[in-house]
Amino acid sequence: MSALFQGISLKSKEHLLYTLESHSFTFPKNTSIMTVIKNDNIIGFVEYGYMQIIRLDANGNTTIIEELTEDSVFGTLLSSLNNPEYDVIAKEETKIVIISYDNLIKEEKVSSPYNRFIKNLWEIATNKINEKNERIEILTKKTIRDKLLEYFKIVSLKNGAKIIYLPFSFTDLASYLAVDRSAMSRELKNLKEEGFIKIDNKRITLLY
Amino acid sequence: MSALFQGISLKSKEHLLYTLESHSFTFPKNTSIMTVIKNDNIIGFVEYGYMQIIRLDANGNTTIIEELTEDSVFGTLLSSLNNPEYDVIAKEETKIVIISYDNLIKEEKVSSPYNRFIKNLWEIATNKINEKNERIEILTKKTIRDKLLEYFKIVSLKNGAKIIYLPFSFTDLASYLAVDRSAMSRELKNLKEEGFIKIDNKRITLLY
DNA sequence: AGTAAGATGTTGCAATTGCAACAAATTAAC
DNA sequence: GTTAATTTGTTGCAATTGCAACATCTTACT
Repeated sequence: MSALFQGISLKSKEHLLYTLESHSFTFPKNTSIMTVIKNDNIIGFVEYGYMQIIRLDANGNTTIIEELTEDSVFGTLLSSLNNPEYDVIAKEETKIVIISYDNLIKEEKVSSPYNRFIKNLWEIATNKINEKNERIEILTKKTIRDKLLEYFKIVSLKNGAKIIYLPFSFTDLASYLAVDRSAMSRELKNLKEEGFIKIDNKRITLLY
Repeated sequence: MSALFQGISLKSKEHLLYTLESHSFTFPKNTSIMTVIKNDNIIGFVEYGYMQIIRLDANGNTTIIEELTEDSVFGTLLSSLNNPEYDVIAKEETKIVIISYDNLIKEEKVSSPYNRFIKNLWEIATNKINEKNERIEILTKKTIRDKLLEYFKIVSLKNGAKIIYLPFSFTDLASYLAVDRSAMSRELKNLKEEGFIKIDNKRITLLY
């Protein structure tokens, strides 16, 4: 039994999936399931089969981000599936069930303060996961330069602007990127000299 | 208003905090709040003030893991506060409210399948956060050796054994640690030659 | 205002790492 | 069972990084 349905009877499960307007899909081996989950906030689980969340980088290399087996739970918020570099591939015939997030949190279902509270907790948790995913995305870059650029990219995308205001000191940034402060300082200097960025105090302007 | 109480009236909030048997505590500047949250699964939020979650490493260096300001939500599951290296310090006078996790998920409150489902989602999300925290803990180590040792430590603690069975290939391990595979291979050889580990196929024995 | 504490900039140097390239071993596919 | 594909082991070398040490600048505290 999936962790998703712990303590829920089979009958209740079926009724729940019905009221939440879930849909199930079966995918043949080596097909992408993105067609079904794109542009939609969803929670899904694997009824049977095996899938991989992979990242396709610019060089054409694929990295396995996550493996999903029977009863695995996945979703836009849980796995950063809104990242355009990611794809989800059924590596063998796989049946999944999808629940739209909007259906899950419809107001009539979360009318009691307790429900609402738990729903809020869920959202706080998924936000945390996103933060962690972002940091992991940065930390897995090989060089200090690439870590900096990834950090700039994420913050810039979030704010929709090429100007970034550092929310903490450069010392803290080095700690966040898990690199030596002086080495980071050196690399920032290189980026400045090569014309990629401009720094005034805590305001960083991206020139690319 | 905290994200925790979005869509909940002040009156309902107070009633909720009462039924969940919440407790509030006020800490003076520069005191640790661990006395209140140790050995207990909790969810808390900051009513006013400012706290830091810090890590004290063996060398006595402190790293800021997270900053908590007014309305910030924290907790054992959200922030890995069960890690003995972590401490939470009120950097100014801070008032917090603590809810015991056990009270939150008491069976009578999650009796409906829908509630139970959302509660399950919450647990899945917090498990993910733990996984991500573990990986971040590994990725922030400076050298390949330290990354390997941290990985071994985490897996070994989880299984309560000095013998680790790699759940994937060494190629995948290098990818998980975000290091070059050949460089990792070199470091594993060093660890073997220095008598720290023994490797037979995918079984790694820790000799320390 | 004056002092202490902390943040930032800089640099030489040694250690670690990524990269490339290849052989050997293992696993998967037909 | 043979062949192809993938994984693993190895090594030289160049590039990147951490470390240490110090000067300068900024901020916080009284």
